[in-house]
Amino acid sequence: MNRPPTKSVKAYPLPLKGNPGRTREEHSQETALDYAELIAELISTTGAARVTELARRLGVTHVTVNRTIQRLQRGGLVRTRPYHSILLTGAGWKLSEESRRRHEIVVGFLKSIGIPDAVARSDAEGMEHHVSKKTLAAFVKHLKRRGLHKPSR
Amino acid sequence: MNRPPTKSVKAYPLPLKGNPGRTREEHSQETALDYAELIAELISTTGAARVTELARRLGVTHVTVNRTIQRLQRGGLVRTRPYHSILLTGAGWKLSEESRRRHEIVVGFLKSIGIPDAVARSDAEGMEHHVSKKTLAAFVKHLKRRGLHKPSR
DNA sequence: CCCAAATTGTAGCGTAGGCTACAATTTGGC
DNA sequence: GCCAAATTGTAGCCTACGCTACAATTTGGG
Ligand SMILES: [Mn+2]
Ligand SMILES: [Mn+2]
Ligand SMILES: [Mn+2]
Ligand SMILES: [Mn+2]
Repeated sequence: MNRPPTKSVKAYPLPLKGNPGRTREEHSQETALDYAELIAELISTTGAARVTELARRLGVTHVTVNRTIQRLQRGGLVRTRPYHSILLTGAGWKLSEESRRRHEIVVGFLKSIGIPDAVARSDAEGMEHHVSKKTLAAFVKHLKRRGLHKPSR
Repeated sequence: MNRPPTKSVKAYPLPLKGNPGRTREEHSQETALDYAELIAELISTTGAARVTELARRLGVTHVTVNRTIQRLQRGGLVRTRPYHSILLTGAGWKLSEESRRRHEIVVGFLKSIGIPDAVARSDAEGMEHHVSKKTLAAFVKHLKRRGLHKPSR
C-alpha cells in the first residue's frame, strides 16, 4: 500500500516550532492583563469599575465578566463586594501598570511606523501579549531614536 | 454607604476597547493556522505529516493533535485516513500558504529592527495572528525600503 | 514471520472563556 | 415611598484546548 516515506529524509531531527507552549501560556494570562488594565483605567477615569461597564467595553456579556472576575479574585488580583465596584489588590494594580506600559509602547511603535491610530490600537490589543521583553526593548529604542518615547506617562 | 460615583463624569460614553471580540476571534483561528502551516511544511520537507511529529513540534501530546485534526477535518481543511499521513484540502493548502507568508513577514520585520533570529521566531509565533492587513503591509513596505523583502518565493 | 516497540486512536477529565435564561438586588423617577 | 428598570449574580450549557490512561494498529528487527 502506498504509504508515504516515514524515515526517508530523517537526516537529523526537525526543529521545534519556535517555542512550543509559549503562545498557549500567554493566552492564559492575557484576559487577566486586559481586565486589570481596564479596571484601573475605569477607576481612575470614572471612579469605579462596574460589571456592566466592563462587559460593554470588552464586548462580552456581564456573565462572562462575573466569571472572569471570580477567577481573578481567586488569583488575588481583585477584590469584590456584591453590587459594588471591583477593586484592584496591590498585585492587581502592579499588573495593570505593567500591562498599560506594554500596551502603550506597542501602540506607539505601530503608529511610529505609519499605522493609523485606530488600527494600531486594534492590533495592539492582541499583539501586546506576544511581545517579548527583548522586542519590547527594541520598540522603546526605536521610539527613543525618533524622540517619540513617553517615559512611564 | 460610600458608593463610588456612578454617573459622575458620564459626559459621553467611554470608548470600547479597541475592537472588542477581535482578539477572541483570532484566537479561535490561530491553532488552525499553525496546524495548516506546519502540516504543509512537513509534507514538503519530509513527504508526510504524521500525528507524532506534529505533536513533537508543537509541544503538545498526540491526543491534542488528534482532537485538533478532527476539528480541522470537520472544518474542511484536512483529510485523514487512519494510521496515514494527514493531507491538506485545497482550502487547507491555501490557508497554509497565507499563514506562511504572514509568518515570514513578521519574522523578517522583527529581525530587521534588530531582534535576534530565535527571539523573532518565538515572538512571531504569537504575534502573527494579531497583525492586520494594514500593519502587515507596513511591515512589507519597511522591508522593501531596506531591500530585505523576499517576494513570496 | 513474529512480537515488542512505535504510532495512532479514543474515553474521560479539567480549565478557560463564551453564552442564555432566570433570580436577586439596587437605583431612581414619579 | 413605590415600583419598574438597571444592575448584578447564578445555574446550566457549549466549544476549544490541554491532559492521563488505555486500546488498537502498524512497523521493523531478529
Ligand atoms: Mn491592553
Ligand atoms: Mn490585550
Ligand atoms: Mn502562530
Ligand atoms: Mn494570541
